[in-house]
Parts: sequence; structure tokens; C-alpha cells
Amino acid sequence: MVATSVTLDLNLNPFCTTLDDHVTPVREVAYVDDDDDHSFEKEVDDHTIDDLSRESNENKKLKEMLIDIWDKYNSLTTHVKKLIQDKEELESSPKKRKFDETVQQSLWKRPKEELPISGIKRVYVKVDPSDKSLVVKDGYQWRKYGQKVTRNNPSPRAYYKCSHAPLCPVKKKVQRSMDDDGLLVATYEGEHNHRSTMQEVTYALANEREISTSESGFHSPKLDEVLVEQMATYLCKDPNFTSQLAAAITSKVSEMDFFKVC
DNA sequence: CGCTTTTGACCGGCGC
DNA sequence: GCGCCGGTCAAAAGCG
Repeated sequence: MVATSVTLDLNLNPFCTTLDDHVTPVREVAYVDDDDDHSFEKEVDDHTIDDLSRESNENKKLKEMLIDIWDKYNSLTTHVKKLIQDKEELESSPKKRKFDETVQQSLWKRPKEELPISGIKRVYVKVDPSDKSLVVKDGYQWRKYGQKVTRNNPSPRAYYKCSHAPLCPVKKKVQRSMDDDGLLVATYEGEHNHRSTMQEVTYALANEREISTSESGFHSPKLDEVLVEQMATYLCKDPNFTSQLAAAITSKVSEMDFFKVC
């Protein structure tokens, strides 16, 4: 049976925008060994070359699969958003539309001219229906300041302020969807005037890495460890990530068992 | 001890 | 003026 190797690139660069960047294998690390200057001149036998080219092919296939999955994910997301939007438009009678406009205008008790509608964003998040917490993970830190049961929805609505308040004016409301228990609706008002927690970590470490690299000519493997630890800590707090990781591992194990049988 | 969450009270807008 | 409703406040409780 052929040993498979999987490269888990966690997208550590928040500024990378293309999928190609996203799935590019982690860059190589150069080590200097003063005691043995000839360590790079070791003979490489044919088996090693075969192994390397096989793994390279597998990596290429995995990369193609990732690109395919990413495309499908994007098109599905767009489709779901469109369906939800269509449904909302259909359901809102003229009376309800008027009510919604009133709510939008009275949001945060500010005059309309100070509250551009474009500053209000609505985000739908799929969660476990049995999970009754009104928490939407978006990379920012929030402080809950209220909870209310509203007239049109038996599920309570939670009110959050950005933990950087009053420096950051962003607020959000989170409420379970009336139609779907497994759907949380988060309404954001305003724009953050600071980075998210995730961006802070990656930006700080990227700076640290840059300084270290420019000083020594090489970057320290220790920095990679720190970075990976930070990322792991962050991602492990995300139940979606952990469940999807578990599913991916299960799938991979089943796949390997299948090859064993073959 | 400091920060966050909970929860009842309070406020202001709106319709009748 | 009154009641309803969404949004906010603030004291108490919880937690690390």
C-alpha cells in the first residue's frame, strides 16, 4: 500500500487572496549545520527519487481536489445566499417591509442620516440545532450586553458590543432563524476600526518572522512552532473546525481502509 | 480581582 | 396618554 502524505496549509497569510496561494505547499526551511558542511551532498538513491516524485504527484492531485472542492463550496454558498434572499423577498408583505424599514431606522437609536443602510450586514451561520448558545464566531471579541425575546420569534435575541468599545463602535445582534433552528442570523452595524484577534496574531507573528529573517538570513523553526501552536489554539476553539477536521480524518481513514482491502 | 454574562428595570419611538 | 416593543443599562452573579 502506498503511504499518503497530506500537507495541511492553514492559510497563515491573511492577505493572500487566491486559492493558489492558499494551497501552495509550506515553504522550505533551510538549516545550517556547522559541524557537517557536506550534509547536503548525500547521495540520493533511485528509491528516494521515486518516492519523492510519487508524493509530488499525490500532492498535485490533492491540490486539484482542493481547488475543485473550493469551487463547489463557493458556488453552493452563493446559491444558498440567493435562495435565502429570494425567500425573504417573497415572505415580506408590504406591511412587513414597512416594519423592517422602521426597525432599520430605529437601530441603535441614531438618526437615519448617521446610519447608512450599507453599514448593516446580515450573516447567516449554520450551527447545531441542539446548541442553544447564540454565539457566532467571526474572529472578533464581543461583550454581550443584553438579551431579549422579540415578538416575531420565540428564540431570544442577543446583543453584543465589540470588546474594543467605545473605541470600536461595532455592534451585533444574534438570533436563531424562525424557520430553521440550525441557522443563526447575525446582524452587524458599523465597521471595525481595528484588526480581528486572528489577524492580530498572524500580523504580529509575521512581523516577528520578518525581523528574525532579515537579521539572520533564515527564519527560526521555533517561530513556526509558535505560529502553529497559536493557530491550533485558535482553531480548536472553533467547533465547526473541529467537527470538520474529525469528519475529514474519518473520511481519510475509511479511504485508507478501502485501499487496504483492494 | 477583573472581566463577562445574566436578567430585570428602564427608556424612547410609535401606533392607537 | 397609554400600551407595546426593541434596545440599552446596570447590579448581581459567575468564572478563571
